[in-house]
Amino acid sequence: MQNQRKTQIIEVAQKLIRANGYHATGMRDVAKALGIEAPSLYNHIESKHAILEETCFELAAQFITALAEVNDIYFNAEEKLRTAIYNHINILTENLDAAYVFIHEWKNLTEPKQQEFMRLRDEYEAGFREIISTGISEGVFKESDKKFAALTILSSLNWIIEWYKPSGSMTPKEIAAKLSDFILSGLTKEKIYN
Amino acid sequence: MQNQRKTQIIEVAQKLIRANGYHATGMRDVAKALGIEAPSLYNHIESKHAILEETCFELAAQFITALAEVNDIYFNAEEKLRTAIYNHINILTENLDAAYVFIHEWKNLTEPKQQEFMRLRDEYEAGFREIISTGISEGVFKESDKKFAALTILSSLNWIIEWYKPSGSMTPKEIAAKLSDFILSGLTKEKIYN
DNA sequence: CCTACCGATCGGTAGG
DNA sequence: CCTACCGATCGGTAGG
Repeated sequence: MQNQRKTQIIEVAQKLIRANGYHATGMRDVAKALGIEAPSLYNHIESKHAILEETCFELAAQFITALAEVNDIYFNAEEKLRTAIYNHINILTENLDAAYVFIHEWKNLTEPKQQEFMRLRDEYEAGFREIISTGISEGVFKESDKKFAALTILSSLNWIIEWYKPSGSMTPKEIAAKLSDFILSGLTKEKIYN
Repeated sequence: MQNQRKTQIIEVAQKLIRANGYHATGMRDVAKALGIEAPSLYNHIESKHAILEETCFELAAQFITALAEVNDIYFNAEEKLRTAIYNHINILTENLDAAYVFIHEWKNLTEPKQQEFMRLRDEYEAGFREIISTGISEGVFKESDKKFAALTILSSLNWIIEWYKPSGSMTPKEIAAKLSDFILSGLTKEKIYN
């Protein structure tokens, strides 16, 4: 199956892009890592740019699907947020290389695609804002700027790929629990319990 | 003074790098934005790479200096953290283009310099960990993984450059206050006050 | 999957 | 500050 080779090429490319950046990664580097010559890559992929597009949109789809499931299954805002955070971290840690491309290299998408990508990204962020809204009307979350809170949550989630190591001591589940607690209850101790 | 031209070149380069990335920004682009020819740039700067180095280290110095001042002036952990957050946001928003380079393009530094940069970055993070430690021993902050908390705080701070617009409705001071509250007290409402 | 090779563009130098 | 130009490298094609 040619398709397996294609997958292999894309995965190697993602890994190199994460290590060195999109522009700094040449097709000759990708080929070398696979033990073939650069022109041979083009029997399986259309272009370097197509790898970028596929990676960005594949991950966007995963994020959006996961969030839709959360909204289907849970009703309680805190459960929704905890599960959404867990899912997000799971997708990131299962696809570290692709996630790097998704987060940092989407700017290299060209114009019809970049607009489309930004729309999907905003749709996902809107899902988080929606959960926060639900929590506020349930009286569980503080009144706060939804957009601001959603951005702050996603930023602390996305930063994970900068320091997460599969060989490290924390599992994605533990990271999710810790980060959820941090986000949900904050750094300060309740003075009441002192 | 030649030095003014140099500053001008670096600022234009930072702006273009933020918009398009380090590798995607050519010296010809920088020259064009200044209305001169590319070779003329080299009368004022040594190389493209030197711009990257100067930008990264200049900002690192600003961050570290600001944090040292906080530790000199304040004793209380909450005040320290609030001020450190405010200073960090101030440096980011006053140097948006340079901050982008500092945060995203330091990976393009080459080897002796990259190590040195990472050391400075870690020194700065250690300062935040130290403040959190102080807060824990003061009984103001919850017992929590210091490294994890520091990373999460810095990630939500650094994400600001992705969405901050000087023309937007929030001033850096307001962002700092809001983010400090968010970090210090968390999203969930104290059920006790319900 | 390869060899041979392309047009374009890159950072940078020589020399004025 | 310019013109002229360099060696290297890029993504990708032709043809097998």
